[in-house]
This record gives sequence, C-alpha cells and structure tokens, in this order.
Amino acid sequence: MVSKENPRPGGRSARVQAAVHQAVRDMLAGMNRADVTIPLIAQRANVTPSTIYRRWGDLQELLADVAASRLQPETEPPKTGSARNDLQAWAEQYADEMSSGAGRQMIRDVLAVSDTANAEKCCIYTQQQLRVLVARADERGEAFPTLTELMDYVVSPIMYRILFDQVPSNDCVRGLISRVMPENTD
Amino acid sequence: MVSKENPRPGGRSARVQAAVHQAVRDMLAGMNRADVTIPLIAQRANVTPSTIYRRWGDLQELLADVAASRLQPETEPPKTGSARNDLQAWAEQYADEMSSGAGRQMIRDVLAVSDTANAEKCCIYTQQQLRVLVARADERGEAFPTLTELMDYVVSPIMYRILFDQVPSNDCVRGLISRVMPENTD
DNA sequence: AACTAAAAGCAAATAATTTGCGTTAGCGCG
DNA sequence: CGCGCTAACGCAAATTATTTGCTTTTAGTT
Repeated sequence: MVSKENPRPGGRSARVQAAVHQAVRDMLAGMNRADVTIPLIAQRANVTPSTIYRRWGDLQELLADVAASRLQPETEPPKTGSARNDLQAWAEQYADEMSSGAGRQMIRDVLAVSDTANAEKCCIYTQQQLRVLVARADERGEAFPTLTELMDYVVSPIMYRILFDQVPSNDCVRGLISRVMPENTD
Repeated sequence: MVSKENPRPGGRSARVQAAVHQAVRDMLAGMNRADVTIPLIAQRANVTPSTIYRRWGDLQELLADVAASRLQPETEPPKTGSARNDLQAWAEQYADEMSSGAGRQMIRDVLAVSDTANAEKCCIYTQQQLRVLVARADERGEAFPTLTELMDYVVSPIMYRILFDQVPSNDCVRGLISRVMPENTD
C-alpha cells in the first residue's frame, strides 16, 4: 500500500520501482491520461499487475508517488545578483512549472490520495528552495521576508490560483513579490 | 461524461441525479471511502450502474460533482457588528469547515478530476461570500481589503496549509487577517 | 553455501466497467 | 388530449481490472 522510501539501492525492489516509475512517466507523456491503466503500466515495466497492486494499492497512489518524486527540484535556485531578483526568478519559474499542464496534473495527482505524505513532501521541497533564498539574503545582510511570509503571501496565492482559479501571469507573480518586498521599487 | 447542470426540475434526469447524490452522501458518511463503489451507489440509489457510468464517467467525477455541490454555502456570512469581526468570523468558520476530515476530502475530490469546472465553482462560492463582506464594509464606510487581497492573503494561505501542510489554527487565521487589516489592533 | 524473509510471478476467482439494444418517460406538436 | 420523438434509463453480455492463494525467486545473513 505504501511505497518504500528507501529500498536498498540496487535491490530487486528498487529495480521494480524504477521500472514502474519510468513506465508511468513514459505513458503519461505519450498517451491520454484516461488510458493509463495498471495492466498497461505493468506490461511496459515488465512486471505483473499484482506486483503493482500489492506495492501501491491502486492507480491513484502510484500516480501520486510518481508525481511527488517528479516535483522534487534537482537544482538550487539560480543566483541572479540580488536576493530580490533571485526570489523573482524563482517564483516565476515555480509558477510556470506548476501552471503547465503536466505540473497541474502532478499536483492534482499528489492531492488526490488521502495519504497526505506526498503533499507534505511538495511543501517541504518548496520550503527547502526558499530557505536557500532566505539564507543568501541573510549572508548578504539584505532585508528579506521570512520563510513563513514567503509561503503565505507568494507561494500560497500562486498555488491557489493554479488549483482553483486562473493560472497566474508573470505580472501577477511580480505583484505578489512586491507586496512582501515593498522596500525595493520595481 | 459531464453532469448536466440544469436538467429541468422534476424531470426523470433530475430525480436520478438527486437519488445518486443522496446515495453518495449517505455512503460517504457511513463507510470507508475506499469501499464506496459505483455498483454500490447504484444499488442504494435504485438505478443501474450503467446509468451512473454514462452520466458521470467514473467514480472520481461523480465524487467531484457531489463535493462541489456540498461546498456551496447556503447562507450569507453572519453579521457581527463590524466588518473586521465579520471577516474574522467568516475566515475562522471557513478554515474550520475546510480543515475537517469531510471538508478536506471534498476539496480533494473536487481537485482530483481534470475538469476544472468544479474547482472554479469553489473559488466563485468563496468570492461570493467575500463580496458580501466587502459590500457591507463599503456601505458602512469602513476601511477593508479588496476582494483580491482577501483571496491572496487570507483564503490562499488557509487553503495551502490545509492541502499541503498542517491545518491552520485559529491563531494562524487571525494573524493572516491582521496582516490585511493592520489599522485595527486586535 | 545454505537459510530466511520479503517481494515477485502466476493463475483462478471476483468485481468493476463498457457496450449494444430494447424500453420508458417527458416534452413538443398537432 | 393523444401522438410521436428523443434523451435517458434498464438489462445483460462481453470485456477489463482487481484481488487473492500459492509458488518461486532473490538479496541479504549466517
């Protein structure tokens, strides 16, 4: 029912997980989402359906697992010269990625299952990125919002709009940032 | 695939919809969510499964439809004497309802399907409620945030926390409101 | 190298979903 | 008022997905 977090690397369990994840990613990229089924995934990953059912429970949990792992950023926020610009660049990229069809779908997948572990992971990933920005500003002695302020007044409005309303424009994102960093005119 | 919005009241279609919605509500209240299936719902609603499949497509879409209709508020925000207190009372109730197990599940159901119509409905419902508060403050000449500010800095953080993080405490909600209404000390 | 426990494969049984076709109910029209 | 017309429903057979008991494989341990 629950995907193992740390099956020892190289073990059989890890190989199956990798094959299944890869199969899901391939299929999501190449076909209608409604046509992605566990038997098909199993066939592509060269495992039997019952293996998937036993490990993940159902399609939604598998999709949530895959989506959460794809939502983990692999790089630090790029440096642009100022904390403010770092934040702006990061926020715009975050909004773009999450607003895209694939991004929105991954968020949905993560939220669809009742187990909240995957959603919490997304939140933690975002906070990790923001903490880097906060630390950089701190090192330089630049004024900067707290992590909580960034989550509440930049990340949350972006995510709400993506999920419930219209996807935020770059102007919208810039406006949110101006609100938490009013000292710089921009 | 798509639930009819306005089957003429009294028609057969409307009766089936009402019976199915009722069956879903009853079952969600009384049993494990994972055990709620379309054949069971059909049995309880006295329709055949194929009727449900043809009208709603699959379980997720049906649940999303039911959840959206349950998320529509049936009353105006209560009056408390001041615009600020109205807002605070409304926000606390909103946070409570959405944070509850049933509330969280309904939001999840609404977000789970790729059709965004139901999610947009939720956003509209919230904005309708907030517009009432804005209009009241306007009538009285009290200073008050705009609708957009309320959505961005009160509703969005509450919803983000519910979906991705920990459910917000009343203190947290009050803090968010203080931020958009700093003129009153409270 | 044999042992063990966890995970995977296999296949039969069960359950859900799809679909073709006949039937019914509500609606407009004469 | 009654006569079609159409959209929606019921029914049942066919298909597909899911569950489950049992066996086999595998990686780690002694």
